[in-house]
Amino acid sequence: MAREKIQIKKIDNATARQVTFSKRRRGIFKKAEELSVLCDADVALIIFSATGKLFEYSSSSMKEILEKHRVHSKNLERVDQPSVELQLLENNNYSMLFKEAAEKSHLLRQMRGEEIHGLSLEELQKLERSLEVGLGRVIEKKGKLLMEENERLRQQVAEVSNAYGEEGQSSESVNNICNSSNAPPPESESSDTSLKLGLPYAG
Amino acid sequence: MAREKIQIKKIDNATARQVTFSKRRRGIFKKAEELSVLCDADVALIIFSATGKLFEYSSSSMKEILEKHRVHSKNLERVDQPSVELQLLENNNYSMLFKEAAEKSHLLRQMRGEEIHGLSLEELQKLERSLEVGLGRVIEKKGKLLMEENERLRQQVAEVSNAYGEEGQSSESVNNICNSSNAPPPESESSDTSLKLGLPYAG
DNA sequence: ACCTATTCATAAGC
DNA sequence: TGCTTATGAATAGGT
Repeated sequence: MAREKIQIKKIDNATARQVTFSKRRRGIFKKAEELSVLCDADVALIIFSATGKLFEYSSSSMKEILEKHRVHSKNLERVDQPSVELQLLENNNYSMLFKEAAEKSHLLRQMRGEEIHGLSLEELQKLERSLEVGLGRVIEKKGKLLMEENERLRQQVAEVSNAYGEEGQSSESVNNICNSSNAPPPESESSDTSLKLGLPYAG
Repeated sequence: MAREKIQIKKIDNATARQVTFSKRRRGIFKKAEELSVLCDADVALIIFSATGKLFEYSSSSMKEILEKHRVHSKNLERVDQPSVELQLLENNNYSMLFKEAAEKSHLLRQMRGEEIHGLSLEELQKLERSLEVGLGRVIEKKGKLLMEENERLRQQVAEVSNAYGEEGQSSESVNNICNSSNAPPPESESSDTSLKLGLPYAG
């Protein structure tokens, strides 16, 4: 627009391009500002240079304008990839999360045998197998825990015995007793605890 | 910029303001386009008129530019004010719902025996009992279902038998047979199905 | 960064 | 809205 008319195509000379970028950038920012003031408009202008540097102008809060833009464009075209945060917060995800929570509640109740009315035989079979597996693992874990506790107690007994001398009883005999018989631990509350130690529930 | 110089302040006359908005809007869009082409820049321009109407220009994909902008600006300043909607969702319902879903997932995995590492003996005991109860109910339900199915099958056999005449066999004998023996239904898949009919799992 | 000839954008009017 | 046109603004190329 001066001295010579130029073609609107990428400027070859990198230096000239950079100069023009600076000049025109200031120009368009000024235009943006003027438009917003003169016409009471909300304007956001985002410019990335070829080198990736960011320049931005916004007549008010950039964030607000972009949010307003997001809401607007959502009505027109489906928002494709609304950024991680926004994705989480979008209506879709909210209702999906709601459904997910409801579904999990349902599954939990089913595993407690509470909402199994409409289930088919096959579904019941699956549920049963799932419960058996879970129960087996829990029993196995409990068994391990009790065994460890048992081991700890045995060592304690041995230490105590040693501390008080080897008069009436050796630490070896304590070990023997514990290995050959069921020795319910002190904190056992349920009466049937010792009956299912470590067996992965064979049905 | 023509005929007369104007002050950069909001144009009072609404009509004149609208006219200027249209003209300058086209002007700045053209400038944006030229800048992007001449200098190989990525430009996004978002304009909301005073009446709330949206006009936008982007040299490439608006979505991509805004995403790039989001990434850039997040590095500089903390995302401050997550907009009214987002705030509502975040603070109250959304995070609570999220926690709820997470908790239920955890419980579900525990019932599958998958996340029972940190559990105490007492907690394991409760879990085990819960699983036993659930398993018992499921087995009971399965038993009922099979009984009903069997009943239906028996009636079907009786009907078929009646349809083909009472030559060699009476419908009564069919009933007797089914009541006295285990008759696995056709769709039974698991081999141990009939072993646990209706017993609420006595451990 | 400044200069300035030139092109461009646009205010006002229709 | 679109067209016209006088005028102020923006800017290409040079320094």
